[in-house]
Amino acid sequence: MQSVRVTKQRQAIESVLDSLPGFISAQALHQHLTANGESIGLATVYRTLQSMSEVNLVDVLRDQSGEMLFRACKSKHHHHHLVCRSCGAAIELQASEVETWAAQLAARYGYQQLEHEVEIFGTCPKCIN
Amino acid sequence: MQSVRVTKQRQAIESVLDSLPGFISAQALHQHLTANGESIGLATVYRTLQSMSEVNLVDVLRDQSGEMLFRACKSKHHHHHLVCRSCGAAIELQASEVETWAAQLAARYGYQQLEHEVEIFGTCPKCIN
DNA sequence: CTACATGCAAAGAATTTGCAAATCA
DNA sequence: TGATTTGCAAATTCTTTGCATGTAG
Repeated sequence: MQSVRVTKQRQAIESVLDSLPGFISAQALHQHLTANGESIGLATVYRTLQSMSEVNLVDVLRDQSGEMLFRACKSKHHHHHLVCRSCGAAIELQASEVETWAAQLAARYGYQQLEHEVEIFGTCPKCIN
Repeated sequence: MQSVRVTKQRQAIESVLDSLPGFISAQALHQHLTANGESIGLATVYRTLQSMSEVNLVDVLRDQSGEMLFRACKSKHHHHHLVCRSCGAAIELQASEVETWAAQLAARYGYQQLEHEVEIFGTCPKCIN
C-alpha cells in the first residue's frame, strides 16, 4: 500500500511553497531551506517536488533557461500564468479564449491529444521600481 | 569585423534544417548528420544553432523535458507553433488574438517588458495512424 | 595572412538514481 | 516492525567552454 508520509522535510517544503507568492526553482528552494537552518538534501527537494507535481499539488513550468520552477497550486483547474521574471510572483490566468483558440486549431489541422503551454513573462510593478 | 563563414559544417546543418518540416534537437540533428557521413562535432552543432537563433534564422523552443528544439524559421514575424510531439512537424500560427490578450493583461496588472510563450503540442494526422 | 570556425575533451549545471541509514505510522 | 523517506555521492543529460589547429576570404 502506498502512502505519503508527513516528514519534517516535506512539511518544510510545503511551508515555504505556501508562503511564497510565485514560482521558485528547486535549487533556490533548497537554498532557502538550508539558509533558514533546515537540514535537507537537494535530492529530497527534487523528489518531493516531483511527487507533489504528480498529484497536482504544485504547478510546474520552465523558465527560459530550461530550469524547472515550482509553485503551490491554488486552483485545481487548468490555467496559465503571468510570471514576474524578477521575483517569480505569478498571477493565475483563466483564459477560455485561449482554450477555444487552441481547440479550433486542433480541429482545423487534425492534431489530436492537444496540450498547450501558455506562459507570459514580464516584470511586475514592484520589480519595475 | 565580424562575418559569418560558409563552412561545410554550417551548410550541412542548414541543409538538414531546410529539409525538415519541424523541430529537431541539437543532439538529434548531430546524429542525423553523422549518420549521413558528415564529419561534424556536437559542439559545432550547438554553436551554429545558437548563432543562427541570434539572428532569427531558426526558431527555438523547449520541449517538456527542457531540451531545446530548433527549426528553420520561415517567417520573420512573431509567431507560435502547433508542434507534433511525435515527428516534430510544426505549423506556424499567427495569432493576433493571443497577442492582444497578452497585451491587455500586461496593462491590467502593470507588468512590463512582456514576453509570452505559446506552444501547442499534439499528435499530427500522420502520426495518429 | 588572419580572423573566425572546428574538434575534442573538460567543465558546468540541472536533475535523477542507487543504496545504506534513518524514521514515520 | 516494516514500508517509506532521506542523504550523500555518483551517474545522467543537455549544453557550454578552453584551446590548439584548420580554413574561408
